[in-house]
Amino acid sequence: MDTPAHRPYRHGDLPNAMRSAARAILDEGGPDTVGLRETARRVGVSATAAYRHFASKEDLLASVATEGFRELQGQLEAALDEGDPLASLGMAYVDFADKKRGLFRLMFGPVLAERAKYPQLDEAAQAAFGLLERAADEDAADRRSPRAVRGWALVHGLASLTIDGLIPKGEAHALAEEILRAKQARQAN
Amino acid sequence: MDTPAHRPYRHGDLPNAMRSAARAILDEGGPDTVGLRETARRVGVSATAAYRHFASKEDLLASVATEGFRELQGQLEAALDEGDPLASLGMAYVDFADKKRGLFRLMFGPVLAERAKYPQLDEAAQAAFGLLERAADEDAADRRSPRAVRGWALVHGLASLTIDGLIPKGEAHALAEEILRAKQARQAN
DNA sequence: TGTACATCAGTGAACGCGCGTTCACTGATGTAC
DNA sequence: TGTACATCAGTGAACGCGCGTTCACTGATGTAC
Repeated sequence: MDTPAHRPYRHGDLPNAMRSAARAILDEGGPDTVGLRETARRVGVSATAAYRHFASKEDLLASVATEGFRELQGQLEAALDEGDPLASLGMAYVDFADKKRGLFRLMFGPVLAERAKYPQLDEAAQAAFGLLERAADEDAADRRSPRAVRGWALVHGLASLTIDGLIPKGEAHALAEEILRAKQARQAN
Repeated sequence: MDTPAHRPYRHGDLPNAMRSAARAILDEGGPDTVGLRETARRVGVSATAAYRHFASKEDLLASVATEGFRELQGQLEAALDEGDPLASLGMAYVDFADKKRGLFRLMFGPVLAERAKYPQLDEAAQAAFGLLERAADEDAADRRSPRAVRGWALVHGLASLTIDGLIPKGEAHALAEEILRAKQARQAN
């Protein structure tokens, strides 16, 4: 980022630099290819420097995932301003997954299965999920109602099929849009 | 399986024993925890014995995934006999994912992204997908039609949310059933 | 039925590798007086 | 403004580990005559 030519003793913002490098690896090879050593190597710092800022590799990953959920929430909120909730939100969700595959896999995959261990992560995740569920079922007092889950499942399924390459790359976006708009039209009846 | 007390020199069916052990690991820790050495260890065979039957670790995983797709296809076909296609098939899909999480992740995840490298795997996968797509859109000459993909996405999303723990364990099955039945009812109108 | 030999499924030692983490350390920065 | 000192963010060496794979081998099985 802003590394001077003659690198200073102190990095300045190593935590963010680590997260950013980890995300690059994440998108290249997926959650299980992210290593603490490799991440540090990319930042240009010794492998052990990370331990000044993260308790462990898992801690680093949790902080990356937290960042991811906050970004997802931001993009969902931005999409909400655009009118029809589920379709807009669904597209934002699918786009997020598509553009940040590795991050998406980390956020939803088994690597950080025990989210409860990281309160900030859990909180960020709940906030993003809440948005989605409310949009999928606006009058749902019960957030686990079938209607809410159905909308989320459809959107999550589109995202997953997209990043797993089961919908041909070129068609994924258009197809998702068509499906989400059609759903909206049908619901309007 | 049928290992005699004084183990014979030849195992008898090492390929299947390896696949079976790999699947056990798969369901315990996910695709990235499966190791050739650990798999061999569980079978009770030296690490290198595997190379008589599999060209590489990836080759072993591909053969496990192939087996998985054939089983999925079998269960989908069995479900087809039960009446309403999408709902029955969808439940079979969700159940498969739920009961064989690790296997499901291997089959759909990024580990074996280049399926084309393994013709049998590709063939088994296409066969299973074809079933699903035809059920999701019975009159779809174009298998990528929005209706077909929508049904698949819904089902795949339910499966993914279930195995990722985003739908509480106890509720997942009932919720999926409710959603899929409701969809059917709506479509009948 | 017996023997010679090719085949084949195993073995154990060894390779180089990258990993997460601990340790004792160094040297820059910030603070108190 | 200068000095003494605590704090803090780095460093590099080292740990033990499990991995995938190669290698030369051994010994049982199957086959030809």
